[in-house]
Amino acid sequence: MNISQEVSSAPHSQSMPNPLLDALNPEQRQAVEATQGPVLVLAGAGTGKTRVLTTRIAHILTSKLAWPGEILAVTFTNKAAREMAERVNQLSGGAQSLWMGTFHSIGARIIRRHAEKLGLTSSFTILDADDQIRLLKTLMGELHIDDKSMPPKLFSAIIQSWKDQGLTPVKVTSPQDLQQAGGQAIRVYRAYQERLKALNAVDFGDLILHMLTLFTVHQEVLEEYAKRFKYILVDEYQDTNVAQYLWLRLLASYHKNLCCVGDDDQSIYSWRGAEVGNILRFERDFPDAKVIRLECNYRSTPHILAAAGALIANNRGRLGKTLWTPIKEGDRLRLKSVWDEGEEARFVGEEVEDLQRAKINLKDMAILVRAGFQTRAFEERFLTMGIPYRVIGGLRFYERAEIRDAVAYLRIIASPDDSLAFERIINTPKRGIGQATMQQLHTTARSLNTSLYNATVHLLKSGEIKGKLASALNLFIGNCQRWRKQLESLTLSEVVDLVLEESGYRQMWQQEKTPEAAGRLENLKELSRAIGEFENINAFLEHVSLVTEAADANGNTDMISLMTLHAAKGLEFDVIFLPGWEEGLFPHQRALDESGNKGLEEERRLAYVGITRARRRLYISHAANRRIYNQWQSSIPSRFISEIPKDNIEQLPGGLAGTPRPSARNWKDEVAAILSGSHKREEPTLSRGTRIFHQKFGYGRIAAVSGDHLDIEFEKAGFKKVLADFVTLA
DNA sequence: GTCCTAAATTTTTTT
DNA sequence: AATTTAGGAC
Repeated sequence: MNISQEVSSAPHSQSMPNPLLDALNPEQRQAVEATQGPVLVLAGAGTGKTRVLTTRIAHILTSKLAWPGEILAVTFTNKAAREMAERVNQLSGGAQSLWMGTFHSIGARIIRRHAEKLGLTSSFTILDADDQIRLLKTLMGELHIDDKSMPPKLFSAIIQSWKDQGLTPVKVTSPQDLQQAGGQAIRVYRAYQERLKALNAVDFGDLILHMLTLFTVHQEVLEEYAKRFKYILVDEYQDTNVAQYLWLRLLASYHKNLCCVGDDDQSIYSWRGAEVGNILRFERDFPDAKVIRLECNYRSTPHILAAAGALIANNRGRLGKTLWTPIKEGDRLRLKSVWDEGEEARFVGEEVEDLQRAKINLKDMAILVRAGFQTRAFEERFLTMGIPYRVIGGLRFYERAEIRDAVAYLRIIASPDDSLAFERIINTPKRGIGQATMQQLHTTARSLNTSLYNATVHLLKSGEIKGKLASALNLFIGNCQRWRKQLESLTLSEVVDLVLEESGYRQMWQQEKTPEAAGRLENLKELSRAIGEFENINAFLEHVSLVTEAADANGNTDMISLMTLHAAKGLEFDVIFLPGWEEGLFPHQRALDESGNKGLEEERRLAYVGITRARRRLYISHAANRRIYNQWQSSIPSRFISEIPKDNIEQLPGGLAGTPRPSARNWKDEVAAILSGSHKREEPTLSRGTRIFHQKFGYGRIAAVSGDHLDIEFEKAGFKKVLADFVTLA
């Protein structure tokens, strides 16, 4: 069916006023009405992509092209999914029965339905990063791999990237891959996947990978879903990885009504396996695909848009878009040069107060940083000034130790065979179960091919565990059984309170007299409150593993937001502050070191995302000195600043006007040294960027300084850590 | 097995 | 600086 047929069969869409479609510009409307066949919408920042997606869904529903249950809408964050559901509901209602969510939550849903086909049961658990590392560590021990030279994190990263590419262990065949980590990676991967199955667990990557396996091995399952989903919509398409792409292609193979919305200039997740190439591939894999460009930006002022456009023009290999805006006027960008991060925070704080006096709400302002640690200076400043703020994505509620412990108790109650949960809390609080006992439990569990819980029961019955140890374990097992029974008669909140009390967990923190113990007890209280909102324990556990953001507990919504640039994608604010535009931090040194020009271009896209978040006003600042690992380092302004045309930017007075003083390094340390009377003339020349010579490694440049330790990028030998004593100036 | 101290490590971005 | 890990004493 093409558009003209559809229009004639649905006369409302053109001849009569249609409030749904009339609010759109011609390109947006085209994207909404092209319901049949593959469509790629290249939507620049602020061009109304969410609006297109939601209107498209509403349009499909109101034209009765499909029932809600026949539409699949995939997003990248739960937040985006929630927002979309809300807006679809406003437009047409019935959004609750849509298949709408992140790739991962939809994966969990589908895999639970067909768990037995994958060798799992429907109550499988989803591992988080912590569980994953612990499991890998155990496996590495069993495989006799030294975790000093090859940390578990390395294997975690390699396995993750294989999963992102849709590679199960048998599909890892390329010579480079087989040689990863000296050939150990594939061994670990095989063992890891086997153990996951034995534990009835999956990790994040598996949520996609298992779906692929399910669809390719079980044709009838694929058929069921491919036929069901008449319309598939994908948000942030530029950030899909190969596995997700393959999955989408399978799902769309029957109806072929796949609509992907993305912006190659906003691809910022290549480190997570995202392939910008998926956009280019789209036109190749779907030769009849309609490509629609949205280039009219309704969000930002001309100066902001011009700055963003000029910056991103430095990237090669773009599909190319030119954004324009009907907005006529607006301020130029404001550039502030400051001495250090403290001054940067003071400056932002003062501007925020000025803006408040100008009647701009805090909730319309945001500070976007490159790396999480940068928020600290602002938090401290805002606390002293009394400016309410919220850190988005910072320390996550469900990642705190006390919450993870409490959740582990719930996991053991919900499914006793969850050995990872068992291991986490069997000795928390202390019950006298140490390494030796754990070893015994593990051995028994494996020889009986069962879980740690069952192994414990077995050893208690057979009398192989006696005395103090036996009574402690007996008490624990008995408690678990009782708690499980109480799930039937008590509410979830009551069970949580009971478990925390009777296990002695709460008491453990009460006895601890550190200042943070009180906060932890608060968090536990919050947990028992939050769990009350769930139907059953499994629904709650799913929420814990897939939903990363904590709900806004208090009613105060007028707060300034602090977050990383990555977390800001898809959001917009009247006023944006972009601090820390310094070489080494932004673009981040590690991105440059590890991915060279590709890394630089991704950093530039990140800058582009940051700039285009702003509706009306944008501040960029850079500090001449920054403390990293508690070491003062001097830095020069980011190259990205010079890529913004002078006409669009205004240098604010004060600070250093962009010329850092070379001698700035360690000035605070020196002052401290003078005051303490132990000042020695320091070697002033060993700072970042200095060219040096080393007896063994040859010539190189200093990448970072931490005390006597230097990180040096050698011309021949690559990156090495060496002591300052061993290098001389080149 | 547990507790204490020393040493290593951290901070790029996350579903 | 702050937090996690390793090693050793008890």
